[in-house]
Amino acid sequence: MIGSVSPNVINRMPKYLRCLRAAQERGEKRISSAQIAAALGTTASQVRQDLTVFGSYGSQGYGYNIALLAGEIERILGIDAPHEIAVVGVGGIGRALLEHMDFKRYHYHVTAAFDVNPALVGTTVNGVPVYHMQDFARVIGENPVDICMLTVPKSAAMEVARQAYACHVPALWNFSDEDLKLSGLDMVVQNVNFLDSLFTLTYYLEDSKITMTPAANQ
Amino acid sequence: MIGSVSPNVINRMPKYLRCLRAAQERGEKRISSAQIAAALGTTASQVRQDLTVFGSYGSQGYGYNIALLAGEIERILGIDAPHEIAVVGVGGIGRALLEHMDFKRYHYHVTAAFDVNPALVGTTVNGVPVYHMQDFARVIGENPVDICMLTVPKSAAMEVARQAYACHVPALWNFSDEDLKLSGLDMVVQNVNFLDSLFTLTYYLEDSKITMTPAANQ
DNA sequence: TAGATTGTTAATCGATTAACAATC
DNA sequence: TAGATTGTTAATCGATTAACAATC
Repeated sequence: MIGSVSPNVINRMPKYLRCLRAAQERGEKRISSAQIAAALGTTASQVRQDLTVFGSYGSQGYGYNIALLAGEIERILGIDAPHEIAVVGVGGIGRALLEHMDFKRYHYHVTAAFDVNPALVGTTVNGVPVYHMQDFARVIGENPVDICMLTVPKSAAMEVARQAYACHVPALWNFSDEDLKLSGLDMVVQNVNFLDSLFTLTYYLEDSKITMTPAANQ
Repeated sequence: MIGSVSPNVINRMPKYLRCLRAAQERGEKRISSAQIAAALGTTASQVRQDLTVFGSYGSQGYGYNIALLAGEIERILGIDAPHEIAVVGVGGIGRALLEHMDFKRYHYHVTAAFDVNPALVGTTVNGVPVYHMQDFARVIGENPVDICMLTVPKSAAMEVARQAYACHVPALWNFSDEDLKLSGLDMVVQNVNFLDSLFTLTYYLEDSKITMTPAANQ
């Protein structure tokens, strides 16, 4: 059953969850697959197909109980359980994410940060102590983490990934400019690449300039 | 021909480009679809299919000239031409991206930044002047931009998007926690959501714990 | 009960992979 | 020339959409 669920389905689950939490904040109690689909810009069929991969959470004639379904999706994603995170690289992006993401709300606990800059070592960022990268194995050995967030330059990414693997960190959240493949290793990786996203946006921008001529306008 | 190229193909183009630039930095001159596929973890067939959507850039028996193909992909994506960017929200993520992304290398020029915090207005970040959000229409009116980068809280995202639309900004690069749909408007949007990416990583992490039992290990 | 909406099966559509003639 | 590798067509595979019986 390894990798049995389509990545497309997995990628949509957080979007469903956000849609449900937003509806909940508006005070709503129930929602239909058609309503979810309208909010996400997809079809009711797809919403139901996606959910039935994991189980039956709705009722005919009623739809879905929002709180119940949201809880189920959190359980499916595994975000109902606590996770420990270590951050490697406390430069711009690492620091910004440390300071601005509401990790605690989703049971993520950032236990340690690492950098090679001596000026940062010994400080804390948003309550998280910054260690020197030299101490990575020791600190992680004493306090294992589930996820290592990589916010280091491209040149350092692969070496840090190797160290994380050696320390049995099972997951990498990689913000460096180089996609990490790690084929064969039993380590999961999520690559986040800002430039890729800017480039695809630019494609659609230029594409819209061409297709959105006054006559071709929809 | 609107939206005629599959988003999957578009999303892979920047990855091909990075692969080519990396090969170029290693001093290589030619590359085959099989080599690109190996680097990206896909198939040679897919690489060739993707490229032939846009044209014929290779030669039988030879493969692809790296410099030539990289140039073609940059042209396809539209990143060979200059683009102007405005940043709205100079908090953590906005500031971090402003300070750390090498926009200039790909002909992006950040002309203005905006915030509602009076303490930031009048300062510069990495050479970019910070204006008050009140002056958005005037500043953008005087110096139009192609892309508006949204690094504001969820609560402000939709309102800023509306203002950008009113000022004829054709593209939004949205880092706020709320996906923007803007269906109907002739505006292109790229949503970047860190939490979504962390959640899917968590799914695969938990999935690997289950499937990677000693016996099931590959 | 009547209306609504699910879960699920079948039909369609699109994307990936395989195969191979063309040709550098 | 012989070997390699493209561009492209055909085959396969998977994902989305449509349809509908089940039932709340």
